[in-house]
Amino acid sequence: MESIDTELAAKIRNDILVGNYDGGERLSEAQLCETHNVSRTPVRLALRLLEREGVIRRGEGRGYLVQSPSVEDIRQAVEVRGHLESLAARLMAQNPSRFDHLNNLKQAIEQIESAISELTKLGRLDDGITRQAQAANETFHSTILQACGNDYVGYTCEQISHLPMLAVGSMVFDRSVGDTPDHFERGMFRLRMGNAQHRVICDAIEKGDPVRAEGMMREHSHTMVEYIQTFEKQNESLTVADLIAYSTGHNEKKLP
Amino acid sequence: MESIDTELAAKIRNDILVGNYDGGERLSEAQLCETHNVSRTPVRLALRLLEREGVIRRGEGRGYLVQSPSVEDIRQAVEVRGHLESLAARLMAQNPSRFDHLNNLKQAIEQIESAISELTKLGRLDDGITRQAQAANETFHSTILQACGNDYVGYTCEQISHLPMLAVGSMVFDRSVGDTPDHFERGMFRLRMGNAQHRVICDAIEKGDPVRAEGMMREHSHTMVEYIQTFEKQNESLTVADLIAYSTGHNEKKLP
DNA sequence: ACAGGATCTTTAGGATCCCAAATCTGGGAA
DNA sequence: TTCCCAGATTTGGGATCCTAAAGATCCTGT
Repeated sequence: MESIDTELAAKIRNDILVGNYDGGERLSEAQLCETHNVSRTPVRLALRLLEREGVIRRGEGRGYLVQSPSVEDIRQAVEVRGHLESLAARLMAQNPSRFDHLNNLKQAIEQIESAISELTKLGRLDDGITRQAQAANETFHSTILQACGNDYVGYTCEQISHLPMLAVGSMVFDRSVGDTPDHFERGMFRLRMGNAQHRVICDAIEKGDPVRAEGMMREHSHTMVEYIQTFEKQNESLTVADLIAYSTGHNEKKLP
Repeated sequence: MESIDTELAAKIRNDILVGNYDGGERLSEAQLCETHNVSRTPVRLALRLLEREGVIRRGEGRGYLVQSPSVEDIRQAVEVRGHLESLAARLMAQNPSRFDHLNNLKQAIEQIESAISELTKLGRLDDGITRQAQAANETFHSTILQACGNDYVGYTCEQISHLPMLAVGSMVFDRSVGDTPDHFERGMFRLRMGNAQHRVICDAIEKGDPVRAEGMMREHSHTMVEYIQTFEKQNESLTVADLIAYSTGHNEKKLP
């Protein structure tokens, strides 16, 4: 467990993302002290943290203004992360020591494959299995970030990973309209397609083809952008809170 | 002027980058209070900031460990920033509202051009003129980051811009071996080459050719990586402090 | 003499206090 | 009635104090 300020920052961040504050609302240190029953010191530390994360901004004179990200913001951030991951894929394909990590990639692919099989047998989304698939997906993506040989790619990804859908390896399952067979089929297709892309990426990395690895990763990352756009078309008034509900990622533990 | 903690963070960061601390050295809050004559509160805020920047890391039990970036780290970070800028160039070339900012790009190119002329006439590096060129260069690059339509590209760039040579638009002049005519010529060639690339990028953006814009920007950014590698070959024991001395950027004001 | 534990010291986190600056409010003058 | 200035109040930054925990040290028992 981290110190209070970190979890405090998580709480406030969550409140902001979920939409408990109106955009542009001013929040004062004293108020936050009261509502969270802590002293001002951790509050100030948390505010500095959140300021650097960009979810709050300093007002002109005094006070902080909440800067709730919009769905468009999330889409943009996903675009950036995807671009960084494509760099990672290229670098890993050029990295002589890439073979040390190939097994991780292959294992992750197989785990996702078996999860797909189970889900297909089951005929519906099961929370445990989707979680397994998500964990394997995270392994796949974070392995590439780690094994690319450039620590700043991963570091830079982390800088925006506090936003919903931006934890590395987070996946999206469309739970918006319940478990109709149609939606299930579409979700399964996405999973199979995504894992097929994983295979191509892994193959390109193994063969040392940086261009193919980067291109495929770019395409792979782009699917997340497309999901968001699909959601936006389905649901005119899509909120960030909705995106949080659709996404599965290791940052979801912060979101009750 | 920001509050004390921000400049304190800048001071400590500078101390670390310049090499006043040994890598892995433990630094305590109390000690920093003494050396900088401030209370513990701003020190703690500064430490949190630096922790998030990655120049210090939390130790196991207590204390922070300085995590001085190596020259290789800088090279990696430059690589990441270049990749992000290439995304920005692509996005700007696709952005319908790009024409609003084209003039800024063209003006910056012309300013650099005239700076090159003056330097050529002068026959040596002049600090004022190089500064003008640097300012125009910064305008060029930050315009693209702003006009690309994706705020997170610029935001993410800023997250690593505290490192030397990583301020957006920072340029490098090789001042390592004095003002020999040979070095001057090489520097001028780099400037002309860089500005020629600027023209291509600007043209590609204007014509709406995202592939060309991205590719050229990638090449343009790569020159910085090459500079670093050149320096490394010239100077076996190249330090981060050396890189700071070579680079010109708007973050240099922090470095006395 | 060595090992283990108790105690002492150092250090970081949290709370509280003080101060300066900024905003708000009310009164007075034009 | 409106504008402006001065005092009151809010609010954020910095300093200081207290506490808990992690190391370090020393003492004691075997």
